[in-house]
Amino acid sequence: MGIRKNDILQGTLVLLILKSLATNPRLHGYAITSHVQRVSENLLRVEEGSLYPALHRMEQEGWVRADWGKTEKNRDARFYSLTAAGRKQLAHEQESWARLTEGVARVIRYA
Amino acid sequence: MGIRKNDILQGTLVLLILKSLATNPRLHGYAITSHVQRVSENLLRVEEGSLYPALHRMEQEGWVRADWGKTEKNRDARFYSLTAAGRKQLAHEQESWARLTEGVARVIRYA
DNA sequence: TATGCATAACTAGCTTAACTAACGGTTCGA
DNA sequence: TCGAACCGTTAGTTAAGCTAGTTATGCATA
Repeated sequence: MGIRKNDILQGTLVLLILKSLATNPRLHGYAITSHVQRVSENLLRVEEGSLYPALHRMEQEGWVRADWGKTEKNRDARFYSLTAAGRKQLAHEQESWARLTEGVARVIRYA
Repeated sequence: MGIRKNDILQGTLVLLILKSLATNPRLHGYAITSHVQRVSENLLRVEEGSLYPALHRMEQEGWVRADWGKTEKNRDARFYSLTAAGRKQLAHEQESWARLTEGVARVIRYA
């Protein structure tokens, strides 16, 4: 119930992925996980069982594009990049996120 | 997908209710709705179909206590108040919320 | 040579919160 | 007396994220 520790709130995951790809074009899934974890300084952790389904959904939606390639460790990996639609979506999600957090902040601040 | 407009993110609702009851002891459901909407300055809107089930769950969890009474408009209404467990839960949820938003903020800020 | 670890991707099945879209009843003012 | 605001309830749906696996390969090292 409520906010569970180590739970990424519904909706947040997509935002994090889009933003990661806006910052680093062409990341593979595994790299997205570590990027989010590193940049958030361990506050956030993306589970693989959440990540890959999300990436597939986002590809369906046309927000990301995928192609196979080699990592610098010489492994096969699917690299994702943002599409124009993805960039637009990122803007929307960022705005929604700002509105939500501002709303919650007001309720919390209100003495 | 992602953050839908007018969706209260999963987990946020409980936090909002707990906080509303911490600020205003003894609110009825309808009043919680209007309180959140007013205090958030219309950024947030709590749907009744979400609110009442949430209140029932929270009562089951022992976070709130309910009793029937009369409103100042002379209507029957179920008044909710925080329990000790509810206050403790509020502290947890507020901390989780802070951790999540800080994590997301770092990912977003990261250039 | 084998053995193990880190890397990389994927999925079935479950849980659960929040929503939609109703419905029922009451009080009060126009 | 009629409608609007007030107050509560619920069945059924959706969908996102999690758990707990599986598969596979490159590389280091014992």
